[in-house]
Amino acid sequence: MNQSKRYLDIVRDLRDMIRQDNIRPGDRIPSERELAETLQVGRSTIREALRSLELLGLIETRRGEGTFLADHRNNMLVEVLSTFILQDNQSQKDVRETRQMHELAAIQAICADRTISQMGIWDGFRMRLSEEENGFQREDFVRELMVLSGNRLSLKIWVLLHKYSGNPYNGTVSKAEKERLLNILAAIEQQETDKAAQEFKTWSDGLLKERLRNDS
Amino acid sequence: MNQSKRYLDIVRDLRDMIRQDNIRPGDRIPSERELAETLQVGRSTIREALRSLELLGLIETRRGEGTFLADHRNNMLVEVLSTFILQDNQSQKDVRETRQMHELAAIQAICADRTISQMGIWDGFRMRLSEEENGFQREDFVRELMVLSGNRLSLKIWVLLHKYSGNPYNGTVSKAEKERLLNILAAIEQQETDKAAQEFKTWSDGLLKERLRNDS
DNA sequence: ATTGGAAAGTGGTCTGACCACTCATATTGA
DNA sequence: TCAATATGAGTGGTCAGACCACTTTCCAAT
Repeated sequence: MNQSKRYLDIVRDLRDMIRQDNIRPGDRIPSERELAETLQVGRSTIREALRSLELLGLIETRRGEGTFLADHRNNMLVEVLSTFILQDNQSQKDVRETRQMHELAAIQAICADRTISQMGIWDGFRMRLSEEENGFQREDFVRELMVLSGNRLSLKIWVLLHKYSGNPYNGTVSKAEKERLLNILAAIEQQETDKAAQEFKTWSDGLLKERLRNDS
Repeated sequence: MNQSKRYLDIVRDLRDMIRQDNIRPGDRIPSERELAETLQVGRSTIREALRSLELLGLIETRRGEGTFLADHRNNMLVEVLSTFILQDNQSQKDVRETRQMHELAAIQAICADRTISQMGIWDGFRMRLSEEENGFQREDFVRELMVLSGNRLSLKIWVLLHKYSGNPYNGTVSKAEKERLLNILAAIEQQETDKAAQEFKTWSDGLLKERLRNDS
């Protein structure tokens, strides 16, 4: 009963096709007319799917050349979300504050739970922070903390807020940042709640300031 | 020379139109044919812009009815709640903890804001706490704090969580309780953040214990 | 061998035509 | 009179075909 939303099927087909043919970022994908032919749909439907993926920053189109898998993380999404959905500044501020509220509460919950500190997961955490070949994603760091807090509702709310707050943790941690994150982990491990929360907040706020500077 | 990507202009036009006409989440936006007419572009171009925004979750289309601005705040909350109102104990615990997290964060936000303390609203607060003929509702006390925090998103989340956490603040404040609440207010007024949060938590946890005792 | 331009291929856009669905209204039947 | 039904207008969903603007390729004239 695939009633409406054929273009969503196309999005799915494209994803599968990209996976199956091992199309890598920067590579060209079949032309619109070709896709319409093989998928047995109209070209306009193909285009609706492609336009959606383009606004998401997943593909890149060049007139006269073709359509390509995006190689850079395009932050068009960020711009659209921040200027469209969250219409006024107060809403954006509310989302940011509420998200951070959940993050700080997670840290406090982790610190308050003795059993977590004993489980030796911090060593693994540190190891991945150091060894990750492609660089450690900031987002992964925070999400892991949210998971460790054990509050699944808070985690779900966080995921949604994070999605709507313009990728505040986009990017990988630099060398200097790594030191700060290790400090935060150490504070958590030692159950120094206030210090951990304070340092996390400083780090998080710093990222925000940087992002706001870049946007303006 | 933005020759290509007309649909991106449409996205921008739509944003401006929504702002200018003050279209609120859940409201209907003009039909595709109407937009094509007023913006002087083909309907397919309009559709490419709309499909993009739909994949982003910004709008919602219903065949035969029209296109609507997505109520993103409610949607995400509804999603969270619907997947979460499974009645196991862990969920209940998560709801309680998350709700209290928002309450404590509100108190901290109020304490951090000097302008609130100066506005003399605390006297009015105290007065109503003393004079209310039918007794002061606990729920009103907490809600007022949430409102004063100024974070509307947090307030919305709190209202829903409160509804789903078994009316923890049901009932009116007793004489003894009134003293405790006055203490909390005083601490907030003096911007003694930690003390205010601590006393509030004690009061809130006490109510919960009492309720759990009554239920079993 | 170099260069100029045509040809082919691609994305960008518009038009007009259906279809499927919703809703308000008019019509019909009891 | 009132309820059930039929209708028509309006809307999103999809398709086919036609151009346009642009890039790349390749072949022919120099």
